[in-house]
Amino acid sequence: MTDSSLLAEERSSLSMPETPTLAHVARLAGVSENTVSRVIRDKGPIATETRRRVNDAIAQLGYVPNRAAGSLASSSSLIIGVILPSLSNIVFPEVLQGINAGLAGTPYRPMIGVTDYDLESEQHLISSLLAWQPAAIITTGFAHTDTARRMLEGSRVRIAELMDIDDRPIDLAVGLSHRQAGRAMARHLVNRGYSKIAYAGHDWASDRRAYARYQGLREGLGEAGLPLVAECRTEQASSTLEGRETLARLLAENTGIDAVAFSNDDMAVGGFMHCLAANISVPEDLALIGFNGLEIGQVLPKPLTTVLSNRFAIGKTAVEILLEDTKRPPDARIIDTGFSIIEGATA
Amino acid sequence: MTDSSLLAEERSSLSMPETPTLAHVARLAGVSENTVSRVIRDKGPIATETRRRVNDAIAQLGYVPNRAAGSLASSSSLIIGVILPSLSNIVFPEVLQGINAGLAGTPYRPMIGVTDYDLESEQHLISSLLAWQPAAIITTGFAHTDTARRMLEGSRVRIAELMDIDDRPIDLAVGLSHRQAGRAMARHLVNRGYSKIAYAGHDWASDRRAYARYQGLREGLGEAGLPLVAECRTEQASSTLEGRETLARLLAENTGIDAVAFSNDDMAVGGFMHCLAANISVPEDLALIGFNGLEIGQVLPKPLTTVLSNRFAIGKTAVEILLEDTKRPPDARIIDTGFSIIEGATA
DNA sequence: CGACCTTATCTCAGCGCTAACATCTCTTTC
DNA sequence: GAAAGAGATGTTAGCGCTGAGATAAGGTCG
Repeated sequence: MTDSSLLAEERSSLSMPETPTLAHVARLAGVSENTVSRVIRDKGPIATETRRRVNDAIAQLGYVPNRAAGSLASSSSLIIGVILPSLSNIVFPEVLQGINAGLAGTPYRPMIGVTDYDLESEQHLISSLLAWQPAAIITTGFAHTDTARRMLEGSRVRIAELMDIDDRPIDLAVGLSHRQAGRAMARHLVNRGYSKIAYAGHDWASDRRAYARYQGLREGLGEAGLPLVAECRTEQASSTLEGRETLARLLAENTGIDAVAFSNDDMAVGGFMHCLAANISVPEDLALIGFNGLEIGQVLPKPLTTVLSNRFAIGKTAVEILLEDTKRPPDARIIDTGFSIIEGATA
Repeated sequence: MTDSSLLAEERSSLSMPETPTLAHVARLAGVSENTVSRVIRDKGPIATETRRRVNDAIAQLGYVPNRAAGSLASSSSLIIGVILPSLSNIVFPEVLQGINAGLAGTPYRPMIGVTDYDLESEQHLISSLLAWQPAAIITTGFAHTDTARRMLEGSRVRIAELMDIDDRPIDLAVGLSHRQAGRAMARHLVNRGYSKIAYAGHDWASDRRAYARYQGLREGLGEAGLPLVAECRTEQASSTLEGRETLARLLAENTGIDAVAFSNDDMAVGGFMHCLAANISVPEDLALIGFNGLEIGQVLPKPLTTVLSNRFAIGKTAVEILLEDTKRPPDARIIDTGFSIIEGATA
């Protein structure tokens, strides 16, 4: 331990508790820096005894690798870029939870960005995330600006496009068919004997998946020979408040409706609240169906009939597949996490 | 443009579309790398003409700085480490939204970690985030393991401890006094003439702030000469489902209660659902008060009486203050974002 | 027993930036 | 008009790690 080298000297000088580097660990363990690096990353053959000494040295010094240096040297980082359209809708935090769960126990960390459903904003985020040379970028849907698409395709980074599977992904898509989900909603209502079916929705311009479900709904009704008798949409983002008001508006403007399909559970829960306040019996006077299967819907006095989208699984599965292989495979892959009708008491 | 240097040569070889570096930009703009770096970071005096040339070159090449290299060279990164206890409770995504809003327009990006209310887990996250030499670490509350506290204090990184202000922060605390919020809840109920007040709560072991509110509630009642007539807690994390069940249990085990203070809005909304299902008139038979001021509470047929915590502002304010100065100031600062009673119709 | 693996380690040259300092104009000031 | 300063840029030496190749020591085999 009487190593008179500069490093050791500096380290031992109490005045400057320098943060330990690979070099310190290597010196203490009596091996080369590269060997330490290989022990840490578990690469190549290491003698058991060497591994022990290195690990001891790491523990003794409390060494923590400098990720910036590692990223620079390997030109790839342990970052997973995550781009979400929103955080106000609980759905995306749940996807993020899944991503986080998939990342647990790995050295990868999510770096996040929120687009507010804006493609330009997504493009900027992609560019700024690529500056970190992440291992992967996880984003939402298939709609990107041309530039964004070029950046994603051009990078060697793995790409996951979440939530939707109704188009061709760049690398990996994990989600469900919103069109099919919409059709399933229609079939459910039809099977339950409803025939005067209306739609209450939110902003399509930003939420393309909501629009896909709407299309599916119409298709499903069409197949049963039924029309969509009425529809009402808010230009706002979905929320319980908007759901409540949108249903109120729908019912004020139309009569004879026996069921309403909502663009999602937030809207549907809001609708349910309107029914409570307006003394409308659900489902006797009016049936309601939502989409997502949020907890709040299942705690209503009558559990909401809805479609379970597996948000957590979408995030987790995506990460698991992305981490399987750091290299982008020759052809894109699509994972259908499916959906299922939750038979509540509202439709 | 007949530059025969290696860099230009490589770049022009169509076979290998190398990603541009500072060197490429410098060459194209006819200045030194350092000048480009200074233009990008807006450091030191730059001639207008030089700036123009550099920016043109950047645009032409589509140059994006390599953050890893920058971090390594400056031994500090444009990362803000964000450690949240949970993502299932909408409260924390809202804080994250605030953080994100505060970061908008800056080159900083949040890197997140979720502790599940576990301090060991927080410690690991702190260590793994510090490996990125972030500009700041944002975490929750004042409870940390000794090791975690030492790591935070020892780093030169700025630290924000969010949500609570009832203790001494390491560097910056942004939040509200949960004890005072609890007392305010008590005062509100007392002022409205309720005297048989009970408590329905969730897991304290993990959620210390819920416990602080409980203590405040008891203090507040004590000051009015009133007891807490009953209480019931679930060992689970808060949720609408647990709220519903916990209130059911509380009422099954006790009679004569005229008001219930809940540990938060999730629980309170669940409680409201129980009342709806069990035909209990709110607030005539039973008054309810929550905490947080979530949207869902305000969409109930009767808007929930609750305490507004300014989650978004907490996140945003914290970021703004942290970015004001990259160096930790000599003494810690506490920002009270306050709270306010939302006078709903349930208490 | 020399050729040839296999295993375990080391050497060394960067990765793409930034900090610190050096340099070279011009002004300004007395 | 020499000294001093301000403005604008260049030069140089790393930051702490990893990748590729070199090296060395032992085992296998015809």
